[in-house]
Amino acid sequence: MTLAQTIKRPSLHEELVERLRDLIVEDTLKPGTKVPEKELCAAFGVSRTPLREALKVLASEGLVELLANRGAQVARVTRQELESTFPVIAALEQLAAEIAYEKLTDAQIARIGERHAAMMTAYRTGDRPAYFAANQDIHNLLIAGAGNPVLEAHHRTLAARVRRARFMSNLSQDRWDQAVEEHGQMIKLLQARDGKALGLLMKTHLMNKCAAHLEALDAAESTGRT
Amino acid sequence: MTLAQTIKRPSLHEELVERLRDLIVEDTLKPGTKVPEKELCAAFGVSRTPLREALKVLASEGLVELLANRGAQVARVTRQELESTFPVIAALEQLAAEIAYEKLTDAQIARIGERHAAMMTAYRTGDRPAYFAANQDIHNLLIAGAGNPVLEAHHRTLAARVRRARFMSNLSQDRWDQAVEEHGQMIKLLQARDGKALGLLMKTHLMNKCAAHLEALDAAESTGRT
DNA sequence: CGGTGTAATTATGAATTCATTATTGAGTCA
DNA sequence: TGACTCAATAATGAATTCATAATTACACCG
Repeated sequence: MTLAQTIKRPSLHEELVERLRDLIVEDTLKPGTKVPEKELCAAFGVSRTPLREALKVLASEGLVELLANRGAQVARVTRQELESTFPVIAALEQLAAEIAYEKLTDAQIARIGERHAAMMTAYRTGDRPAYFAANQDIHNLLIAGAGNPVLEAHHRTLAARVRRARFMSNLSQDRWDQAVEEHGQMIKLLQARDGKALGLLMKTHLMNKCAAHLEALDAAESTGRT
Repeated sequence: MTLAQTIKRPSLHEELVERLRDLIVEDTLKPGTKVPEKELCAAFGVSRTPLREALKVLASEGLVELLANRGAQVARVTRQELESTFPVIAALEQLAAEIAYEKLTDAQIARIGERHAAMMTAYRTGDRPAYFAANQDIHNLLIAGAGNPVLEAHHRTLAARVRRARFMSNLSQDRWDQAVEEHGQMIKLLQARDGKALGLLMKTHLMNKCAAHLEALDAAESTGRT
């Protein structure tokens, strides 16, 4: 079974789901804007059928909204959405911690430590993109460590929805410091393999991250940005 | 804002997603069987385009599998899938309990009590379909009580995937008794509004349900059923 | 001018068509 | 008889076409 993997040539629509998801998560397609079917078809060199199939899937993931007879638009990042999504992500990461802590190999923990070190470097040099990337890697490695594909899939979907928020909310220094502090704890608990405590930490860490985003969102709104 | 709701006329593909999901969850379309596009098109009186769009969405939900150039087949209910899915559902229901316990109105708790009574009646008379229906209502009411649309959506998707298992696994009397006992506790904790304990109970209840399904699955397999 | 109503244009939702890939089945040969 | 080849058939994936709903442009009226 490990020998012969089924060859996977992704279908057009799967490919498009990936590409479009990236465009949305990376903020190239801006929240609230309409998705121009025709242009995207031209850009990707495909017909409307697979593109529209991809939009249906993205809609089911909550990344786009389908308006009757008016096509698709990129879903906005609303306060309400963040408030609904973060608790669910928190619950999933708590679960992941509780499953993963005893399954992780030393090598996997070391790998997480590596990304943590990279994150700390980015923190000290103020390199936010690098910080976010390393941060995301750490969370994903923990999730992957649980070895639960369903958990992983749902986490990925939810994470994609909120990841876009980082383009709207400019994290305050205090919140950043707090997050880094929590990540330090995380590494300690991971090395101590204290799954219960790690789970609780993940949960509060995520909820703090949520609060930080909401604060930043409020700040952005009060200064006139929509 | 409460006055003018946007009129919602579901598009063909949305309608089809619902209908097909029901057919799969209600075991009309059997796990492992191929989905005959042509016949379904004829049955629903639609063309292949919206039907195929619906299949893409169902695939992203994990209810069908898309085989390259060989269409879609209804996803099988595997041991591995149950083992992966139940912990996630358990985590979501735990979260729901922790959120809902203080938000639920007395009327909502009464409504849950009603369904609990109906479930107990079905239990005593041995009416399994009625039992399952009431049981499902109770869990859904709790989830709805949390008032978190993201939680609700993900729970619905996951619940659909495992609900099909009840057609394969014939619950043992012991397990049934145990589930009923836990549901009794549930009502007590709900009325006491003890969110923390209720959350933990939901989690263990779901994990027990998982164990019961796995047992039944093993029993079914050992007697020759695939 | 500003607002309303209507025609022209455009974009969407769905059906249909086309090309390609699987599947079936008859026929051949060992 | 049974395995294999290859043509015939059917089904899929994607492009195209068609009907309809929404948007825009513009004339008309106040």
